[in-house]
Amino acid sequence: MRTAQGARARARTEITAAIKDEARRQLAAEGAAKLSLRAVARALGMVSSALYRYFPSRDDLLTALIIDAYDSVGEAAEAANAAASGAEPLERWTAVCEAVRRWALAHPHEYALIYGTPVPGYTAPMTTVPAAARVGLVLIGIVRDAHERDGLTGPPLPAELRAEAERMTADLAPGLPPEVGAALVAAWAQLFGLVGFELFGQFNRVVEEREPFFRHAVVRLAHGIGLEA
Amino acid sequence: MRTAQGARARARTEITAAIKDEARRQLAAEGAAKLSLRAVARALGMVSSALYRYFPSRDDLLTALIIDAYDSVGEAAEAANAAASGAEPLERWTAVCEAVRRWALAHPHEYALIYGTPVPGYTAPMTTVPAAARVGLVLIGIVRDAHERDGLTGPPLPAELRAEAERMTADLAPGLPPEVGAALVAAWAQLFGLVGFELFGQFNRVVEEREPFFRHAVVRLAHGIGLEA
DNA sequence: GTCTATAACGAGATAGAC
DNA sequence: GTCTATCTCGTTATAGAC
Repeated sequence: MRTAQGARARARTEITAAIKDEARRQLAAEGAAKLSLRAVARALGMVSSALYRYFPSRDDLLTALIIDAYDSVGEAAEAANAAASGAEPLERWTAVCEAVRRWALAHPHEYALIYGTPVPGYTAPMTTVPAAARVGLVLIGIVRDAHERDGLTGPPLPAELRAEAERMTADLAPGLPPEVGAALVAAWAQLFGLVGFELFGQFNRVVEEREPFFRHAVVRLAHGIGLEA
Repeated sequence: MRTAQGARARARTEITAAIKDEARRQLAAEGAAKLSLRAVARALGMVSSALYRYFPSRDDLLTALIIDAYDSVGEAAEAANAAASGAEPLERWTAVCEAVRRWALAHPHEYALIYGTPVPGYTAPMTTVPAAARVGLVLIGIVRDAHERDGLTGPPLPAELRAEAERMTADLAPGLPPEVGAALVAAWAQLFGLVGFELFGQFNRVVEEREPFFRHAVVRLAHGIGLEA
């Protein structure tokens, strides 16, 4: 029983992985909009109906790929943070940002899947939320550590944003001053602006030395939150 | 002669516009990857081969849509800048950033076309460059005005970025200090990070009051370049 | 000269019968 | 699970209308 079940489960895991691998290949070749269960099945020598044993619909396959991508970049961010765990917060911040950028350059189509144009007709279910939050949580952790050590202040908030900044910060990063929380969320979005512009070609013929440019930019992002060397 | 030519030219302009309008409709419905000449022709009661009088290929139609989108957002930015021409640089900066955001929210699919995931199999020709540059040029103009009046300094450059910052600034915004030029390019990318995150759903359940949040973030972007109230 | 329509190509996806 | 008939697509050649 045990071995039989184990073997069955193992086979299922392997086939699921093979399906996702092939789907990722098609993602790269044709884009997420054209991802088709049939094409994946054909490439694997299966029949389309057989795929439904593993993914009940095309959207479920897409969701699995999205969660995998978020987990992959989140894991890269967490690993970079762990590798720099002894260092100053600013150093950890830049290490995490650079890990995100490196992951994006190494997995451009998966980056596009999660941070690029939404797939027409698809809306991500709530099950993607925990994976999607991982990079943000790493950044929050770094800033929280810095705050507990040095006491960050952050730039003064305009009156119109005060309540929202307090709500956001209580939700996402309780304990941080609302000025810091709002600045952190903005920096998070801006980080992906830098990555996306490089990846999607907006920096072509504009920025040549992308790595030092990026490093300097994210250091300044950190400064904007109050992280100092 | 004159009227005959005028009528012909007018008809051509009108049909060209109708083709692009229908193509934009399909862009919104299905995404750029699935834009099809035949479907556009069908919707217009034409035959696919007739479209080739107006656009020599599907990619040329896409290019026209891309240029139109860049021109549209560029025009919005220029108009906002002109409307605030008497105001302080910081105020002009935020007016332009808010105009870009408003344009993006009003034209999400065209935004996705130019700033989102690249269309698989399509590479934008050089003819898109002038239109693509317009928003950036508006921002450069504002910063240049501020520099000529107040003399901006910008944050110190790390040695590894010095040469690249000088090259970039000489190319894009001659006359500005390289510190300011590099900060400006980064702010340009970060601006679209904020817009893209809002538009593509990354701010869902994170940022509720987007307008004040955005305003505060772009003011801080301007501060990072040296623009003060 | 300027345009539209017909027909066809090769390639690929798809639906349904078997 | 396989096979086939029928769709889609971009693109071109050709013929004829204005």
